[in-house]
Amino acid sequence: MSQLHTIGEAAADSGVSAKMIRHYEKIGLIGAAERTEAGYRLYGPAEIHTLRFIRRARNLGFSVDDIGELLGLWHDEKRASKDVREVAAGHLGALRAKAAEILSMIDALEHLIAGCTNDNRPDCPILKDLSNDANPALAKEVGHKFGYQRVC
Amino acid sequence: MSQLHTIGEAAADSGVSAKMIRHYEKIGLIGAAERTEAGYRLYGPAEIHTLRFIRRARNLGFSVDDIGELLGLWHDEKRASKDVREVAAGHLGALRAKAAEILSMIDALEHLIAGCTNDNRPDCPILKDLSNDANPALAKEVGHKFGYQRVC
DNA sequence: CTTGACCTTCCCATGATGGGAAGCCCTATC
DNA sequence: GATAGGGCTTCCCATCATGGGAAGGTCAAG
Repeated sequence: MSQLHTIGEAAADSGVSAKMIRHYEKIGLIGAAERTEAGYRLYGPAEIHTLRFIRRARNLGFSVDDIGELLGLWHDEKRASKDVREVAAGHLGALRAKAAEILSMIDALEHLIAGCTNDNRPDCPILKDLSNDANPALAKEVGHKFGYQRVC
Repeated sequence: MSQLHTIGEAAADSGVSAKMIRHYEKIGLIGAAERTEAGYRLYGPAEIHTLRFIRRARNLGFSVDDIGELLGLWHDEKRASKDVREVAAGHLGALRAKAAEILSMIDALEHLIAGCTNDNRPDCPILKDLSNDANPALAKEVGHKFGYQRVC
């Protein structure tokens, strides 16, 4: 009848689990939901819209803190688009840093694996690299010099 | 005199924090250290070598579980190099998946930011995208169709 | 009226790491 | 010898987003 939904329906409609909806309420990301007399939470279209917003932002990797800011800007008619851009750009920078870190791990690991004989012999350049005191595999504090042993 | 070091020295020598050395001992990644009569942990060259091994593997992004396996293979003279390769390859696959995920977030976010006027007007395509029910920003469950609005 | 599916709250776990408190130990200095 | 400091010990808590599960209340269909 009414457009009010229980938490399970809101979860299915928004893609945010019921568990997380309650969690977002507890940490104050979203306001406390209306309740039935029995204490069941109720969600209207606006709340579900907000939940979808949150899910999309999470899909883009925004932290809950960032999303709180984005929600504030979303509801602020006088917001400046550059304020939103700033949040997004900050997150983009973090994503790029993370990607660079992972890509350099991938690069290092590919080199190590390429040197592996992949057979039953015990000789293994991967372990050699990891145990070699002279060779700081991807050591962050040394910078990336990439002096990989190609033992086998 | 002896080549035994306290946990602080071992930490400085290995690049693993004292906190984490104790943690690794507690979870069984490394054996319990010798102790002085006063209860201070003592580390010899072999232990510090192991700690360096652990740090290098962590720098490559291996999980502590993976490192436990690698340590076992490292100490196993009869290991097959393909066993090591398998652990490394599994981790490499996980890294590649993570990288792909982050890169697709970066891609999506770059598109959104590129559409932003970056001024004081309230119109903002980033928020529009996040709030648009018809546009599942980077929605994992829909696959990546990338139908970004270029509103401003 | 029972059954099963839903809801509630509360606690615990993840993984790797750090912060901090309370208290013991050791060494150097006065 | 007493004291100051820095390092060591253990223990608990926090992060961050998420889920599992228990114990118990609610509701609709049979």
